[in-house]
Amino acid sequence: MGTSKYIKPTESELEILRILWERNKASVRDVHEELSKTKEAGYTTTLKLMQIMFEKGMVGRDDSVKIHVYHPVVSREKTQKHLLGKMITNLFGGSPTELVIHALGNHKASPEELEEIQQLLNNLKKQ
Amino acid sequence: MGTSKYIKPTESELEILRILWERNKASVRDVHEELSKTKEAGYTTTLKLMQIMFEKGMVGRDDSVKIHVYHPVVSREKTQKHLLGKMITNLFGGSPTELVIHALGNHKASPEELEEIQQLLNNLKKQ
DNA sequence: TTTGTTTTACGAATTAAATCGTATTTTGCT
DNA sequence: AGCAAAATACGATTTAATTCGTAAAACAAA
Repeated sequence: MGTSKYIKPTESELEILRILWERNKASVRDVHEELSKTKEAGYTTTLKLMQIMFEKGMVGRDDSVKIHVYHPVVSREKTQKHLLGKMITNLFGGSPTELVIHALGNHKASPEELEEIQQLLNNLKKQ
Repeated sequence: MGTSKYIKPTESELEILRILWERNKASVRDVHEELSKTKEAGYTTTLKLMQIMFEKGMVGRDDSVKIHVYHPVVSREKTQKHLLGKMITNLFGGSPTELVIHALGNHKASPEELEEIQQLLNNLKKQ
């Protein structure tokens, strides 16, 4: 069996995880303020969501301190891999290449990033 | 306003759309049999899902014939673009490059595919 | 046409996500 | 200590997704 139980974050949970992955730790207020930039929602809604994520084991928290500080438990990498796989299957006919092409085509990358991808490509070609 | 109303397929709907995109048209039975390969679900469940998708305008259908034949209405490209964008934002810290790297790293691509990506990369570099 | 099979229609139940109001607790300040 | 502000807990509601049973309709074959 896998080491961590299998967890499929919902859309809202993913938005919260995004912030936690970025900051490593954050209070409900932190998260809520960040979320509010792009989304309308009450404070207690965010709170409740994070509490549920805690119950699910998706995030951890330190409540020894006054204000609870949350941190991600589910790994960004695993989540990325899982969702990417699903996306490739359902949206890109099973072809990772198609996904890559769309990603590169639709979103502009800087010269540095292009170079980074070139490096990776070179490595893959060698094998 | 956008030409098509904005539509966010659910997980299950995406699985059905995948099949319709692949085949262009299919009956409920066709879809159901394909789904059954990877998933446990009753026939009427698939039927109901497709009926709901029809009501949402996500798929169309020809019911002039005995057995209803469904076809996709929402565009694969638009859906790809939309979900890809969300994924980049929430899972890859806003960096399409990171997504590309993960996609290439985790799923092996054939030499032909690598070449295809190389072509694209060359084009992007020129600009 | 009768009978059995396949398909569609419909309604209902179940499950889960998301939102929020209100109450309680904790904290910070004077 | 006493009060106001901020944070948490909790419960309830709303909304939507999913599932499936059952009935009606369409069809195929004898």
